[in-house]
Amino acid sequence: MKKNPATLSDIARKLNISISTVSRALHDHPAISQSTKSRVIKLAEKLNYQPNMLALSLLNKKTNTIGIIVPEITSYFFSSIINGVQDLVNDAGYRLIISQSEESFEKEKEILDTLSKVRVDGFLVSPTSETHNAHHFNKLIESGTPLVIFDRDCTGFNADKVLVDDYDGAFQAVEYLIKTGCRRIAHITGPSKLSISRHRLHGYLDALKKYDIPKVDDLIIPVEGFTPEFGVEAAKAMMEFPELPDAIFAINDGIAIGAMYVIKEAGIQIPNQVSVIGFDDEPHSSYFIPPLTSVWQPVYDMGLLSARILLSKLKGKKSSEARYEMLKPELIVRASSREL
Amino acid sequence: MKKNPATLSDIARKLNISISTVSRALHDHPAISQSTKSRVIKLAEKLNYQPNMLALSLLNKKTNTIGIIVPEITSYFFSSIINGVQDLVNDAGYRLIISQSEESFEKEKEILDTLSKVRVDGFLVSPTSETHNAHHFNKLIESGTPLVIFDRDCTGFNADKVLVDDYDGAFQAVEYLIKTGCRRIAHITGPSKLSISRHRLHGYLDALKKYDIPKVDDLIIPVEGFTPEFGVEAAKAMMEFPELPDAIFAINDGIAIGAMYVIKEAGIQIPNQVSVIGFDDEPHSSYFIPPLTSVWQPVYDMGLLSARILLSKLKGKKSSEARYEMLKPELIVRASSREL
DNA sequence: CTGTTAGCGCCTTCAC
DNA sequence: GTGAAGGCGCTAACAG
Repeated sequence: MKKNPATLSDIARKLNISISTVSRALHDHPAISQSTKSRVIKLAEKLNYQPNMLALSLLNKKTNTIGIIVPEITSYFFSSIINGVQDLVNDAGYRLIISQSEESFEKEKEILDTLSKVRVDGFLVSPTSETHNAHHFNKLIESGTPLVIFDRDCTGFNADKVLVDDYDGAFQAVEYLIKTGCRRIAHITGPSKLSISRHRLHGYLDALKKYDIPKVDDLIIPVEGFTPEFGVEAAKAMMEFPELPDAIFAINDGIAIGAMYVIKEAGIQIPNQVSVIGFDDEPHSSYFIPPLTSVWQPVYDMGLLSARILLSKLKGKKSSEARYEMLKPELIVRASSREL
Repeated sequence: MKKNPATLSDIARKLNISISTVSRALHDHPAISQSTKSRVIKLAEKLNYQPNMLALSLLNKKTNTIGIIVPEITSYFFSSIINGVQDLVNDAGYRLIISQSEESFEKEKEILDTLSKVRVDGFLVSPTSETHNAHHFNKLIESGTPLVIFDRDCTGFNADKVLVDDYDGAFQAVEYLIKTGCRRIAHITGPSKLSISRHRLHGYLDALKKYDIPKVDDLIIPVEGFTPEFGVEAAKAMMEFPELPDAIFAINDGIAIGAMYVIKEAGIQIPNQVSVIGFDDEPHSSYFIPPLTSVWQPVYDMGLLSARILLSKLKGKKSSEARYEMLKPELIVRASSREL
């Protein structure tokens, strides 16, 4: 049942002409007679001829494919970035191969490996939380395959990067809380190995410092994931505190939502008794009651920009300086925090 | 800067041996002396040799790649299916190319086209809402490329399919509402061209019929999307009704959440005055207040099963009967609906 | 206007 | 043990 796809030589044989003539006819080469052209085209259609990209790629040393590696695709955050990339890259005639590293360094290396075996032209990667050296990235770059890092920084690795200013986002959020009268501000942090967690924590601390609010260690609650369950866990711990915080700045919306749930169930008023702010501004977040204040990130644009940089490398721009782009997040104030 | 990747002939030349010897050495062929083997392997590593999959695929007429086409990846629903597929397929040594049709028939055809040009070995597709004929699918199958349809049916097209019993899910939901005393049950439907919308509507209607509850046309509110905004819109319309419904069965969680928001803002009690049930059981849904009752679907398993069927086709199972698998959803009762 | 040749990187007979 | 030749499907010189 597995008929082999039609090839140029199939067409050539049936028409008693040479393969090159067929090739030229299909490419509308000027030096081919109309009659042969139409005969070829007709037969090609009948046979459902599809040019074999494998052969072409082999010949041209170019697959027109780029690989993107993200920790996971189920989150709104990464899937939106992918959308940005996808849109730009498709318009430029490239295909996208999406892979998930699942926060595993080994898996990341493995993916890089297999994708370079299939000769993708370039890479877009958001490193895992376990990625602390860049040998694998460097090997790729040295071999001439461009690679751009996005969202998560991989410090000590000099390459094109498109990041979001997590420090600034966190600072904005916490400053807002302070300005609206909060003083006992808790922070639920994400996995400590992640650059974004560190930067957001840093922003939180600096905002406190700016307003001379002493840092209270107990108010910094580490969790190791991003789902609402972790927010629930953190909030429950918080409920045991002798004195409740008057605000919570969570590492992301998932956590914030879990925390809000516990707080509201306990009969505590948001934002009167405690304000809550998240990060990511997921689509659902504005439909909670109260709607969640959150730090919005330019996800789609981050995808767009990363792709644009990669494509420009692909289009020849050899050894231009590594680009380092820092996108600005924006605080979206809703009713889970007090008014100014 | 673009060094060409090392090839077998690079190694052969530097070692003054033939290409075939190199190839055999790398494959640990028994008829190659240990000394050449180790020399070859060492040089290969030094040169960072990576077998060129393009050449291999061209030779073997097999890419070990499968293509999956979904309407979009930003939803939890589709991205979870993809995870199921990914896990199975990777273990079997296949790569996955993920593409989004964006509910466009044209785009779907286009993707099918380019992916078949790159010679993917098989397809997994969830058709767009615009897909009403299966010429493009059939052409592929006739040419010997296996394809399995999942989640959304494409009626009149006989092929392997893995679906969820949407009718049954809706029926369960509505029957539950009736058993808990609701009589004026509204249904917010999705895009009418989608099989899932029709099946869920059908389940809704049949449940009413079973309990002799007359169908009220006004209570069936059509919307053309799946995001909370559409739920808001529908609920606002509902608020204008002379008599409010005592329950809402929404086509999915997104819509349900938008509707809940409007209802609660209007000071109406959930579930005392109106019960709400969604569909999909998204991760966030249990953190709303009240937590949303929803119809859970075996998303991951759907991915797993679809992939399993495709792989079995790939492994030779020629013309076995088309498989038609109907997975069962399950009602997850939470506090947005009354107790039995 | 059309055909021939060579080669992209690799594997597999078939020789020696 | 190892080498040479052929071919996967296609294009780009180079001939006519």
